[in-house]
Amino acid sequence: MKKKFVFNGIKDFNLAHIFECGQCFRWNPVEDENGNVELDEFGNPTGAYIGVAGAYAARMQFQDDTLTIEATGGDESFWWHYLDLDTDYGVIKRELRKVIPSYVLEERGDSEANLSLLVKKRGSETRPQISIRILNQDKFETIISFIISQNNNIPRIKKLIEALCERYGEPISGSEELTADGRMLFSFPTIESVAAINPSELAEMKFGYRADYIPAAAKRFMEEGEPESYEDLIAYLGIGPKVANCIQLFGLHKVDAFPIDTWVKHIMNDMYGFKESDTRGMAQFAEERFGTLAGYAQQYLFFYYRK
DNA sequence: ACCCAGGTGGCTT
DNA sequence: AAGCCACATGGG
Repeated sequence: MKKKFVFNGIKDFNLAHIFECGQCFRWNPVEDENGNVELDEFGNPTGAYIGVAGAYAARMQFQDDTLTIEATGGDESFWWHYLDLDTDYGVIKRELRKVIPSYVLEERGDSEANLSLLVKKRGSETRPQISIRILNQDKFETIISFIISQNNNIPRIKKLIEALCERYGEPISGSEELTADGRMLFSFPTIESVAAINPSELAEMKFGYRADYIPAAAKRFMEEGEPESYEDLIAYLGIGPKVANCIQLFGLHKVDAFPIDTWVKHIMNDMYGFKESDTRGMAQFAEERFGTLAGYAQQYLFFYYRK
């Protein structure tokens, strides 16, 4: 039942960076018996992560350029693609270093988190590079997840998504062997099962005013077929410019998409002096300055500023 | 009590 | 096109 994959010689890879840059909501560091997680000097979990991608659960560990995956399913190419291991992020970072300050691409500690970018003077010390990767996630899961994300915070988004999966998804057989406490993990519910949900159930589950949007989005996805373009996405109730860009970047792997959320507004104000209401100006700036790499740039900036 | 979180829809200028 | 504001919920 349980499969094991080992990938050697993996560069530009860090589980904490990948799973905690806001692109996904179902991966968490594995806790010890006391519920603690070991952190490195920069405040990032150093050990294994456990979570779900599509219908498969997995536990991953990365050490000395070797990635080890224990999974309930999928094959080598599934996980390779999910983690975007075909892409050379060294090249991307080399290009981005020309257009964003180099310290954004470097590790830093939590104690530095809330300093203004304008007053920050990093000096010439060298630090490990941030090693984000843009995952190749399921489109439907990404749509529903980012509809839930609106005007919400990441811990609560994660809770709501887990509740949705536990109630409407399927238990993943073998996942109980991966969790520390024998707990089952659940697949993300299918399009059909989300379409069949009564919004009042979601309201009872504290989804708030998003409750109506979720089954409606699944129905639309079924009836109209998979959305491809920005215009397709923004036509959904509950999907505006920001969520549409997140879905393009994280669910369709359109890596020039540049989602502008509250954090990016803070960054663009702090770093480049944009008014926080001037999302149009920010988008144009990102397109001109970051071009085809705008999505990567956004992720590095988001990770840098939010940490 | 108030403000914020990976915002959007709808209504008014 | 741009500017308001309500929208559920929970944490600080």
